[in-house]
Amino acid sequence: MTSSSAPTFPSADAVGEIPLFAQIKGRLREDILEKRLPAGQKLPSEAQLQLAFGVSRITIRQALNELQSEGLIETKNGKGSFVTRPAGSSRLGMLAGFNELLRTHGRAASGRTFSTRTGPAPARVARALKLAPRTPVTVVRTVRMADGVPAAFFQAYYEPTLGREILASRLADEDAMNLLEDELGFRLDRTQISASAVKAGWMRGVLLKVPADTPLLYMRFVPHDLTGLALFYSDMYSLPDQFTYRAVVRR
Amino acid sequence: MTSSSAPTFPSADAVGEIPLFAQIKGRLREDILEKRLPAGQKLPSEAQLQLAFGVSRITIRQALNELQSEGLIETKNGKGSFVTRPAGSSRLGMLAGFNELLRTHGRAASGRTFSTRTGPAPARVARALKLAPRTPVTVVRTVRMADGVPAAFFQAYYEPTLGREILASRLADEDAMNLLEDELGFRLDRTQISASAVKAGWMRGVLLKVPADTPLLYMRFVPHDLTGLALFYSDMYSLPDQFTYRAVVRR
DNA sequence: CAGTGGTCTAGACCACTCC
DNA sequence: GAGTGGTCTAGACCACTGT
Repeated sequence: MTSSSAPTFPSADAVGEIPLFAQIKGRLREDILEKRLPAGQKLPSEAQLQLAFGVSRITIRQALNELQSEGLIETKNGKGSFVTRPAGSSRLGMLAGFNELLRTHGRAASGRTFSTRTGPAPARVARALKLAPRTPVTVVRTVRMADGVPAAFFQAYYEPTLGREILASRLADEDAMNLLEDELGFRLDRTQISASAVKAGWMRGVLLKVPADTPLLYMRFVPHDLTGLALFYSDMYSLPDQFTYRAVVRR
Repeated sequence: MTSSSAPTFPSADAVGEIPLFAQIKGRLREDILEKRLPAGQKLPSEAQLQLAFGVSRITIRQALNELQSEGLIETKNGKGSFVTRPAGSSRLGMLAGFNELLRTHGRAASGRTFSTRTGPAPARVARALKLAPRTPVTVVRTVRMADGVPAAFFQAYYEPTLGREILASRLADEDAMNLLEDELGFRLDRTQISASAVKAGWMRGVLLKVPADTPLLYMRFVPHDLTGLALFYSDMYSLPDQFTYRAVVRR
């Protein structure tokens, strides 16, 4: 390097320990997650970023590489780097919503939300969403149908503000996860799932129009943001002859 | 380059299309998957690889980086790069086996294999394992217990040679997935799952010692290798009060 | 053509690990 | 100390995309 003293001085100070590429990555990452760089937006070219940050191209590329492998950006030879568009419905098989799955099987999906209220979060919900106990949450109960026949009963817990936004969208006919991505701009990353089986019982039997001893697939979904934020908590009770859950679990 | 014994000099070579780092990555990858480089083995240092392949360090590092992000190797500062050990039981929560899950909940897991036979693969099994219809497969039926109480019934389909190896191990008391990784050296990558619910019915009711109308969680598991090979096909019927499936689904 | 990312080189200094 | 990977620089040529 030129002189023994200063190979580094992008903003001169405050840096200390963190590698340059990690700082750059962090800044771009923030810009994307805070939507200062909206989805589809072209990033500055590598040459421009070099100048802006005062580092070499390799350093820029290392930052961009990691953002790419995190799925935040995609780069196209000869064109540039772009903020990833929230996949829409192309993520099928990995993390598919209920309606989405039904529709890909050629069945008409619809839904009816029949109860909405806000109250203190049950302990298990607060724990999963990392909320303080008894934080208010909005509970939304929905029956979803396939070809007009009841197929599943959902009970979802949202942080109240988020709940209002979700309800203002077309929740009845869309998957909450799709709404969060497409309408509200969240970036889904991973979903905790758990699966079990229960008898329908009286209440769910009435809702789904089946005998009380019908076996139901019970699943719990807790989708998380790229930032690690838990977005909501959802209980699902579905009729096994109407719906089968499929996914791919990676190590 | 295939025929050449020594690392051929890169310039003016026959390859032309494939980037150097990809070739190097491919060779190392093969060496690992074919177990010429066994698990835990230290790779040559970056300096040695530079000499061996006649390329710059950055090129070596790009190859190693990608292998690392594929989970084939791990690198430790000051020590070197090492072929990843097939995680043993540290992958919990992502792709956990049945016994593994029970034991982490402090419960004694055991099993009893009560039927083994070889015959033509059912259509759905052949399809999932990408075998020709009616290819012979070995069917192994096992009841698994938690603290001595029946908890689940498994019906697994293996390619016959693999089935023999599995049965020769301690299948009764271990998860098939763990045996495949730890004893047989496969590298698990992802598992297709599907989940539904069924009534126990007469046969499964007897096996699990529950009434015929008990709801059971039905799951299908098809684990895949890093090479994309489907390793086996497993049906699971579990008692919901004994076992809950948990996993994380990434997009 | 100019602009972009993709690949590659030949150096350099540092932090870490082991002896 | 010697050996290792982690980070970084300042160039270079190529393939691709647009005009």
